[in-house]
Amino acid sequence: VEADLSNVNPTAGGIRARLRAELTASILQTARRHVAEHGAAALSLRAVARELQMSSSAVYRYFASRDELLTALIIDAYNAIGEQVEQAADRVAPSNHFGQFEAICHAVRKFATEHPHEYSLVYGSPVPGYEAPPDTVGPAARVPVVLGRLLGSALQAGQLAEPPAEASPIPPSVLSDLEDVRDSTFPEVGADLLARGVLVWVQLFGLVSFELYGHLVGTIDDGDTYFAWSVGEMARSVGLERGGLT
Amino acid sequence: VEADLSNVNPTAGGIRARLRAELTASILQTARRHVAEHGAAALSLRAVARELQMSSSAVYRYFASRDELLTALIIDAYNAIGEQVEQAADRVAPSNHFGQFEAICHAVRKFATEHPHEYSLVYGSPVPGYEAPPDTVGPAARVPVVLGRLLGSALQAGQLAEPPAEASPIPPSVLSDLEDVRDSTFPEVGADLLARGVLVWVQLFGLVSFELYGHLVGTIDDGDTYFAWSVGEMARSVGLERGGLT
DNA sequence: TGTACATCAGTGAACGCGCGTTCACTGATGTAC
DNA sequence: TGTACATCAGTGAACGCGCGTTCACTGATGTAC
Repeated sequence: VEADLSNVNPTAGGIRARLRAELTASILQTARRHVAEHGAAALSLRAVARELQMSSSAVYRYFASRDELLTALIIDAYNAIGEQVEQAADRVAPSNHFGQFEAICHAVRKFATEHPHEYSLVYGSPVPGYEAPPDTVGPAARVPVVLGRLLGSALQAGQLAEPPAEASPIPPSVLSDLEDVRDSTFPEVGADLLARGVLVWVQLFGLVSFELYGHLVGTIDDGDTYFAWSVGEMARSVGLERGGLT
Repeated sequence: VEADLSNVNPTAGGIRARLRAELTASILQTARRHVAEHGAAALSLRAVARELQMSSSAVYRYFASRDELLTALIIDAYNAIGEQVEQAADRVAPSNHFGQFEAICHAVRKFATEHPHEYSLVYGSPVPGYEAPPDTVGPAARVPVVLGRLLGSALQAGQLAEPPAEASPIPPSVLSDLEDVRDSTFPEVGADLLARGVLVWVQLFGLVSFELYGHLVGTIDDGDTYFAWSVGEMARSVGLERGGLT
């Protein structure tokens, strides 16, 4: 029986690789906590190393630089918020499109209030001197993808109201940009719907950020209620009605 | 004639006071440029002092701390953006409410693209450890005040469409929050209109920030056109129509 | 199965840097009589 | 008008701190024959 141990998990490449993966995870976890507590600007390789009782130079065996560690945390944060949003949407019946939309919006706001620094890491002003590498785009897209798919599914179910007659037509260059997005990711929706969807997506994060950063202090005290009402208005602006179309 | 010089500008309190005011302005101006070039997080008292060829300790005769200097810059930035917006609105005929709204929105976006760090200083994620003092609220309110007054003037001119019948009623607690704002600042509008106005205000800054921080890269390439179209939709959502009501 | 070698993890010291803030001080400018 | 004193601006040194990154190194773990 013992002889088999050498063969356990051969893809992992032995205990060295396993230890390496574990320490990498520990570093990430500690760094994540530091960001959560003090913000991304205050993230220090040395502080993380100190807490893990290793020398600061040892961290360089795992991350080539502070920026690389930051990138990993950014991807992490995008995935965390994406996961919350996906799970929130999944908890609502697929036929209840309005309810799914509400769940998505509230999940974003909940994440932001519970993890303000991680939210800021990805939706706040960029860390000076830091350039986001392309590996972040996939995780970053999770929330808008959920929103887009929701629109597609509501559309196919005939649960999406037409835009009002007074709505301005979408300019051709915008339509052409969005047709590319449609073709690659949302085959079932029209580019004109996407234009309105982007506006709602932006509005959602705009509202969450504005509230989080204190710009509504003195204007709206009951943020919960205002947000809930806003979500209804946002839904309406893309054609989703509470209780569905009749 | 020369004897009169001692009496020039007596309110200024003599040349000492004048020199003091000048140096204070120089420090602010240099600090502002540093923020514009490297961002608020990188603002350093020592660097500012170095550039002005004075010792770092001398700066403390003018600003009690780095935070106090930052606060002055924040107030500055709010005033700069407020002034741009007010002037842009003033350049449009008062009767052209839709045009004024457009001018306001484009002025905000223009400021953000031309002064990204100063925009971030006030609308980005807060500098860690910094708490905004109450002197910032006045300057910060300039843009929303312009928007609110515009709504009031459009309303009085009968140029504001009613909200659509499907719009959700505004919850009482939100109405009560906004009635306070109305009473203090916008006597001519209703709290329900303000609720919609806040949403547009948030949407405007949300869109500008999202674009500035790169979240629309890969989705919307023609940002100018998308923004212009969005402005029209935002206007419509508060009841403003291009060319006015007929 | 044992041995020689290569790879890897981790250390500790160092480099070079910059920061905010304080403090005792020198000289110059203003003020009161 | 002149003098004594108070106020103020500015200096330079110092305190105490932390940072990212590099480098030569030791020892342990893996690998090939």
